[in-house]
Amino acid sequence: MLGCQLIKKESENLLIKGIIVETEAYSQEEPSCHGHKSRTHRNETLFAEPGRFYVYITFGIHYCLNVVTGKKNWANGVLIRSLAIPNEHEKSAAGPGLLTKRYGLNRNHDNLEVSINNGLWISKGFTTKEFGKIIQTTRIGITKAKHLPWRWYIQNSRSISKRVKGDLTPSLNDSWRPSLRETL
DNA sequence: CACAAGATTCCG
DNA sequence: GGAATCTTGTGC
Repeated sequence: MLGCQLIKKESENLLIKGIIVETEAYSQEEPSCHGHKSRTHRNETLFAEPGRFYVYITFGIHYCLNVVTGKKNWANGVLIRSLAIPNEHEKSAAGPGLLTKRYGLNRNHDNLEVSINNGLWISKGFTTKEFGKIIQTTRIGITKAKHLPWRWYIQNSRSISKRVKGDLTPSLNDSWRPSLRETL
């Protein structure tokens, strides 16, 4: 998903478009995943078929956006941690709680299918080569399974919002599709 | 039932 | 470093 765009249709004339520059993966077999221990009202969407948004509240205050990537009944998700929005301040969506605030996302968007028909989708449009190297590290802000190197981000992504000139015009035929994780 | 902890952010 | 504030897990 790195280098792809998260797009939300705000109105007939307004799209919010940001380039995904930081992600983390979570999976049921490791203890930092919400679906590791139990299946509850909060995390139910993580167990749905892949290709839906999973939105949850963290610390009672902030919303975090994930894309469900595992097969049905197996909790796998990718947390979108940071976006670069062209022509906006570099910090406008630089954090999982900040990007949902910028996009106006909340629990009403939980369980929504990733689709242009729902006004919230992911489109290709850039290759990461245009931006920089992809760096892989351990995940941030967790206390369990800290050793797993399941965080990826685009190096020097802070400057992308300035480097990308003009409007992002994604092709509707070029939408991102989740790939089913068959193993585990 | 009473806590504690959490995939965060902001302020000092 | 601490607070804000909701959901879930644990323990008595």
